Amino acid sequence: MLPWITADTSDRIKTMRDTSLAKLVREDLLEHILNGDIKPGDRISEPDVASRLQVSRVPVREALRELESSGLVVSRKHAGVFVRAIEAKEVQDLYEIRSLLDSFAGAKAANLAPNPRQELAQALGASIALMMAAQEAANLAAYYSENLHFHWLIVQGAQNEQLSRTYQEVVQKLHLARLQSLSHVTGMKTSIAEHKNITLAIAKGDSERAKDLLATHVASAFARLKPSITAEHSMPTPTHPKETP
Amino acid sequence: MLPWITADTSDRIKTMRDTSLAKLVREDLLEHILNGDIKPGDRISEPDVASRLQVSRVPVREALRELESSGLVVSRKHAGVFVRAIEAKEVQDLYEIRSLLDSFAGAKAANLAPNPRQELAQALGASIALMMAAQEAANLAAYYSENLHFHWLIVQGAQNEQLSRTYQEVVQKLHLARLQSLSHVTGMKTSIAEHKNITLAIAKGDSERAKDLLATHVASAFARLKPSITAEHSMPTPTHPKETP
DNA sequence: TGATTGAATAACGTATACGATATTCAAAAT
DNA sequence: ATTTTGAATATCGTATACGTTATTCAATCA
Repeated sequence: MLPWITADTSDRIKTMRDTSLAKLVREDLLEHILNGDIKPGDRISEPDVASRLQVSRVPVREALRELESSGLVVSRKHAGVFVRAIEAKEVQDLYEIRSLLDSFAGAKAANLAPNPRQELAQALGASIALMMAAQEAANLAAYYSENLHFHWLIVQGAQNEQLSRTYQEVVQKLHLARLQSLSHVTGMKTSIAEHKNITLAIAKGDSERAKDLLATHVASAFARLKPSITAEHSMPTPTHPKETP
Repeated sequence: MLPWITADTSDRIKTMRDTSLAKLVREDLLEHILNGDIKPGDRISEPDVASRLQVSRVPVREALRELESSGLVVSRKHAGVFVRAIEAKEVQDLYEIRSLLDSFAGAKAANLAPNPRQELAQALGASIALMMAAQEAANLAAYYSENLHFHWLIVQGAQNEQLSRTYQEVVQKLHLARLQSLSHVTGMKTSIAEHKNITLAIAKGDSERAKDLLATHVASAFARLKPSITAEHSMPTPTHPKETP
């Protein structure tokens, strides 16, 4: 690379090369869905999105197709694309998988070489500190977000790209389920204690213990959540177009 | 439903309702990719596919987008869409996940109620019989195919739709890897014995044993495969359009 | 009054057209 | 001879246009 090319310019060119309107639209929609701006059951109108983002319908369609294959939206021919309403059974299935993936990741992370393992443990400790701060401030959103981050650190620590991708898909769907069930974050104190133990097990390289702790940690998180899931308020089937602000 | 409507007509209408050219194109391409008609590294030309299937480029593009999000193809702007060449590290990662999912599914299947559990065990036995027949006939393709089926039965037995979807994605990518490494099916005899033990454990409802057997079964399958993976013949980067017959 | 039907409307599915970029290959310069 | 350069070509990205279908709602009929 020629030395007088700034890294910034290089980045912009690279961005130009492998970005596209379809990908930008996908990111935008994904953000709105995960943000809860568009709720499960809501319709996503192609023309609306297209006019809002000032693009044609084609990139919007491609973005929606990708979200559909991720399981975040469903489309009915000539009727529209709708944000998916996750069912109770599905939440249970997803939590089972999440528990499996989390515990597997934890075991692998605990088997890392001492150096990267300690780095990970330190990052996990910092994450726990943020969770505790969020708890003190009674900031549920911040706590929830940092909780996700904690587990994401472990998954990334497993150094398995496929695992990370799979995990992300599962977590996104669970996030969707959370949005529709108005579930509260409960048991923060217990949860923080569990996180500390998990971090300790990883730091010590005790993969078996890390695995078991994570499995039960996720399982009990689901157990706490379950009551609010089963008492699901049935969503009305959407029929009429809705504004997508 | 009105009684004089034939089931056939009802099916056709339902098909008409939720199929689309994009989905048909996706199925076609998926089949050609998994069949090996289009090999890893090969280019998939939108205009070619469109003219071959007598459709416009739009449904072809949507099909390719979905395959891309499944990780079966990669696209480079203004250059083309290419069947993915799975790297060695990726194969290892995928096998780790497959082992995890297989063992989890086996444990869940072994925990089924006696009735469906025995039905599953019977289906597994039938599958083993077919594998043995394929072995006798030295029909490697049939053996490989039935082997996939055996594990798929177990995964479906776990009654977890999300698990099935995840598993399918992993297996598809591994299939792609197999196509490019020209790996032979080895150790059929050992493999069949393992399958029998797995079936037995599920039939008896011994979930722990089923889990362990499956984990090691998949791990040793990878161990047999590994040598031919590491000695990977580097694929040339495709530059010129190729015919997609 | 309630149910049914039909047209109007709006949305999606698909086709076609145009512009931008990557690739290729031959010609020219060193 | 090797490298560089430039035009030609093919492909993808995007926009627009049209046909089909689902939905809606008012008018009609029992």
